[in-house]
Amino acid sequence: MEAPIVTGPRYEALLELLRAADAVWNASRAFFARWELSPSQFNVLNVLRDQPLGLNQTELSQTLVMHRSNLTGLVDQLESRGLVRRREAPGDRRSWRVVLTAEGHRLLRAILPPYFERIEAALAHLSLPRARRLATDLRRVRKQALNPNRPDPLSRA
Amino acid sequence: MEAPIVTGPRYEALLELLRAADAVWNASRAFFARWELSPSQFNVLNVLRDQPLGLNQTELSQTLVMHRSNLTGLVDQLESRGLVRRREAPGDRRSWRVVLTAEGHRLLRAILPPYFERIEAALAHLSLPRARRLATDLRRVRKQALNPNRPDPLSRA
DNA sequence: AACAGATTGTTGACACCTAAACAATCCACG
DNA sequence: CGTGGATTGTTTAGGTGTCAACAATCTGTT
Repeated sequence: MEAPIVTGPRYEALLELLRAADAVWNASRAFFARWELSPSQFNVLNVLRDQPLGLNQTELSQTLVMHRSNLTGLVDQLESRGLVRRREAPGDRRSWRVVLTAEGHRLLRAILPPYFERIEAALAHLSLPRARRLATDLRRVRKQALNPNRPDPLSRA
Repeated sequence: MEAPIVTGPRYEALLELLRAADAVWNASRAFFARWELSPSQFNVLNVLRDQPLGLNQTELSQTLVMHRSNLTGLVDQLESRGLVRRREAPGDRRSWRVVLTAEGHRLLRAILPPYFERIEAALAHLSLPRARRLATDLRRVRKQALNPNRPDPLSRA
């Protein structure tokens, strides 16, 4: 009784994927705490880095893959610290253009070098070709996860 | 001005890791919605599956890698649906032994086949050896993420 | 010009996780 | 015994995400 349930390497890989992402996310939370930033706050700053004209909050939410409503609070927090500013959007009175302030740029310049250094160190054990293959595999997993379209040929016709 | 910032394959892999995990998590949320279960609720049931004596909430929190305080609500929800029961723990009046009810077992038996089928389908494009390598790489990434101790032997002696 | 429908940012309700504090209970050591 | 220090589950507050609904605004069509 209690069928043993065979799991297999693919299931194993999926579990490891979730565990690894969780660990990485927590590590990054600890890393950014030094500057009293959450990972999401950092991501906002990082996305704005090479956007001299800024982005509106909907554009931000799309590149960060999160809901619009999230950006309200996120930008509020960063703005109250003077790292970011809401400018009026020329020609559209509904939206703002969110831009980095000089101080935001300064903070980002301080964070980025140790940030990339830390990432390189954490993945140092992966050769570059292997890192490339890892990225490729993960990209495929993501696309498949998003598309349950496959009418799964297994579901007995 | 604005140093170009070289990212590299390892950084790319890290980003894909986070994105893929997010996609998988969301897909699983959509998947379990059919039975009005959250992924976390499912995980509780799944962990209890092969535990005839049940687990207490601290043990559950350790295997699920989440805080104790979370289990209170999670078990409350499952118990109110009759999927799980809190039994008195023999010899320890502080804790409960959380066990699956017959109905919990029935629900799990209904969920597991399509669950594993779905996972296999989502990762079907990965050959088994490749899935194994993916799991290995992810395991290493997780361990490195948790241990920033390594003074990384590469950092120019 | 004017109206219908889309889009923007905000709000409020909810879910889920963390962390600190608490009472009840266990355990080890004198 | 009995007493001090751990452990268990709960509560509370806080962070971060989702989603639905809303007013303000834009856009396209007539």
